[in-house]
Amino acid sequence: MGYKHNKEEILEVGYQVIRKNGYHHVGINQILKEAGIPKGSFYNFFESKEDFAKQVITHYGQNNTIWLTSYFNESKETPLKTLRSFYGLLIQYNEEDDYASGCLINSMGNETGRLYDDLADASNTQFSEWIDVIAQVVQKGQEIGEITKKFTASEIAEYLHLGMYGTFFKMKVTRSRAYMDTWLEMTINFIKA
Amino acid sequence: MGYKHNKEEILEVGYQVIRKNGYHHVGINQILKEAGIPKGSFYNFFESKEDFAKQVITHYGQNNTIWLTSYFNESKETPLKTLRSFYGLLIQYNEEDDYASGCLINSMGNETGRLYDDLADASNTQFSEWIDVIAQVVQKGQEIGEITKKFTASEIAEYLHLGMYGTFFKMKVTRSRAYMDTWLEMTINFIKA
DNA sequence: ATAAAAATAAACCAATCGGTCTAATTCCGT
DNA sequence: ACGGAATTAGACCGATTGGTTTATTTTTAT
Repeated sequence: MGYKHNKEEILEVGYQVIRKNGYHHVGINQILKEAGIPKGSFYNFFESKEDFAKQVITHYGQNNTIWLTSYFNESKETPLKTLRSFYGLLIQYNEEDDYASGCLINSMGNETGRLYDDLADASNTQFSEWIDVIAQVVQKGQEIGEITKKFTASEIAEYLHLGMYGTFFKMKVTRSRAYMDTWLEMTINFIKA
Repeated sequence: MGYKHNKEEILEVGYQVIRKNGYHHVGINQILKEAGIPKGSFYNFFESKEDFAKQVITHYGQNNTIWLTSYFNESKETPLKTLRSFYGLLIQYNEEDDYASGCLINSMGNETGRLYDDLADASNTQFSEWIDVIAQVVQKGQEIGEITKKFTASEIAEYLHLGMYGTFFKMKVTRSRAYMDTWLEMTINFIKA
């Protein structure tokens, strides 16, 4: 049967709440309330708020790595078109979310990166795993001559993903996807062979 | 003679403290302490913490618009080289700052953009003014055939600046400028005619 | 000189912060 | 069935949060 609560569901609630409100703006009590768990359970699972945040980052990162991998595996388009569709889909998800959050890793990294080394390291680790997955698609595109070879696959993968992170600022302060679409068009144009 | 304190010095302290620690992580008391002013003076000048933050954003934005303008006016290089030097200088400033903060507008926009509309609007207003200044340099580069005409000057200016914002995430979680230099090289390469 | 206005100063407020503690309950291995 | 361990439950803690209040001082306008 197991006990009433488990770490995964608390991590999922934490992810949803923190991504919309940020780390420092969210209190433990808010997470307890939304997850429907008492404080004792929380501190039974997690050492501290910071430890909790670290596990939220890792949980989200790993889930996303799995999703990314399967998305790219299932794509029947060419590598460059796959990348365009992929980032187009991310933009669409952000629109459906009313531009509320962007990416947890990016938001947490920017808000807490220089304040808590362990959160920075956790964010960087997860981010790097995503880049590795994306870089594999880029490399295939380079091999078939669809993507420029002026830069390495890894550099281009990071260029793509960090470029999108940059657009999240504009997205949030304008509550619009307008520039994100422009960014995608420009970036695909720049990296094509 | 005037009174003992003035808004400008409080705004400057607020800028320094918030850029390093974020908005929600900083309390009024911390700002009072660092600025050496009593609480009564703070609430005499500012309606609330949110109102204070809005004025910090505007203060920083306007100071930066002035600095940007004079930097570009005084540059004796060609437009594209001026842009490269400019972003190279920004990277250097971040290194000298031990990668502590990136850009206040970007950090605040990402942390609070979807929580407080007035802060989002203030950030967007200041950002747009910077883009206008940068776009003038881009346009000159386009006119002399140094920068691509595939996209408008304004689009390229935003592409540059938001691209740099994207690198701030990587900078903070790795405490390094390594990717920022790569990003600059790639971007200049992409936008050149 | 004087009165109104602005700024200074800090005590004070309810609410919330992250975290601790003790007790009761539930689960699991034997 | 039973004992130990894990989990649940929430009252409680000191510190801090953003903000208010009241009194005093300083500046400015008349």
